[in-house]
Amino acid sequence: MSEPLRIVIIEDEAAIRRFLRASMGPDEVEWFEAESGGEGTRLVAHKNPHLVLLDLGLPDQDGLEVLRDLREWSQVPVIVLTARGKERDKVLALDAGADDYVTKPFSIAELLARIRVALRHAARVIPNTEAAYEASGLRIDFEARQVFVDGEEIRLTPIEYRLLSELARHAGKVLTHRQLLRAVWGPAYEDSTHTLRVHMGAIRSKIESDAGYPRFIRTETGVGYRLIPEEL
Amino acid sequence: MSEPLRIVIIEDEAAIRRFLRASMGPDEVEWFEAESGGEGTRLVAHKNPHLVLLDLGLPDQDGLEVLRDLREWSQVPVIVLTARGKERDKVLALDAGADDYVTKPFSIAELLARIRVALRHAARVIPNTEAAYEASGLRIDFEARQVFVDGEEIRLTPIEYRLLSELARHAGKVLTHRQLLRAVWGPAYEDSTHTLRVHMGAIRSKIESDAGYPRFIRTETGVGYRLIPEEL
DNA sequence: CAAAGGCATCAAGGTTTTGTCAAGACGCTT
DNA sequence: AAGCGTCTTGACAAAACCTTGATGCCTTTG
Repeated sequence: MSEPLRIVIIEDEAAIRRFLRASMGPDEVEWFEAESGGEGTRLVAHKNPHLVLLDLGLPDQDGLEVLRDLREWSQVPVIVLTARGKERDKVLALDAGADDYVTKPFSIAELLARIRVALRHAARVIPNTEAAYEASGLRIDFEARQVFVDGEEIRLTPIEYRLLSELARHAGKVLTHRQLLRAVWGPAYEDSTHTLRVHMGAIRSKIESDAGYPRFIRTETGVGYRLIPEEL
Repeated sequence: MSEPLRIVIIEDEAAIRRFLRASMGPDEVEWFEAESGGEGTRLVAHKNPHLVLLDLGLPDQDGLEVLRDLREWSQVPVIVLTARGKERDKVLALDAGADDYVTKPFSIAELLARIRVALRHAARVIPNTEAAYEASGLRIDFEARQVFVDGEEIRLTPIEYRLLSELARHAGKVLTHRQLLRAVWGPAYEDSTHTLRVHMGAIRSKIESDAGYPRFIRTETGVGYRLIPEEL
């Protein structure tokens, strides 16, 4: 894996954040820290991390709610990390979609082992963590965040890039409007199909030469969009 | 899920086996019990369970070895269940391929929640719905929402696709007009048989080459339609 | 043999979905 | 404050889609 591991930690105590950060070298892991639930959700949406560490006791929002919010649109592995050791809390968190539950004070070696387990699972779920996508003249370098058509670089806005990436990560499959909106804008924007269309149009005007016969993005009327995987 | 859950428990203390057995009704779960590592491995191979509960302190073999043996050939979720609470043991077990680690004495509710998590993971790895239908030149890829005849892609409108899918999911069986209308349009449209016919015609014009001799969709006069399952 | 019912096909019309353009809002930088 | 790039929103045009009616074929029935 050449790509560095991205971990979002949602935890209000700076001491614990520092502790974790120190436990894993910054060479291997890229950390993103949030002190509140709202900020955390935004970070996850924006950074597309491999793992989330979530404290249950947050200032603005209960950790459980953050978890449920996340699970509306993201499959990212979440390890709950908390002082609440009661059975009821554990069961609630696990059933809300947490992948593991570690009680403070925890041993760092155990936490690391559990992180490895979570990543192992995720690797099975999302086998498509390629560093780049390429098909019939379209090339997307996910690491460099660059897009090329027939070798020429195309400049995309943030939303355009994420939309195209989302399509590329599921190349060949139809993604519904709803799925795309959830993935790029978040679950609150599920119904903004008009905005989606406009952005789709913008991407097309940049990467397609003949609007009548699309090379890359095909619209599936009444359903969504699909990236055409290979030349016919 | 119609199939009952199969769980193998590898544990030498009969009391704990009985406790677990009692905690989950025998209606939902089919239990297979082993008192030694060797027996346990054999049971897993033979019963193909959905989950394994593994005690580390076994008479014949260390539980860790059992786990490593298992992981040579099986991806089945394994939850380690043991009195050894030391950090080192946890890390070793998790890195050896365990999916979770629960220390005795454990709360039954927490164990059940962790079992649900493990099964959730497994379910994502092996989705139980068929991903595709294929018979005599007709191929429907439900995941990608694509239809092929003799390798060539056929483009269908939303209604056409749903109609054909409905037939494919009951391949070989006659679906009445009423059933098809209910499934595709909803119960309020049960009597729009004329519309149904027109759409059937549209599908046929796309996938059948000889209208006189249908390869795929057969009309059952007075009843409905049927997808021909295999070449005769 | 004629009539009736079930079915397939074609074309027209209306509806829904999609694409495009442009105006305005917002944030960031200069 | 002005300029730039970006995102959202609205209006309109274009395309795709669905329904409906007309017509003719075939089979069954009287």
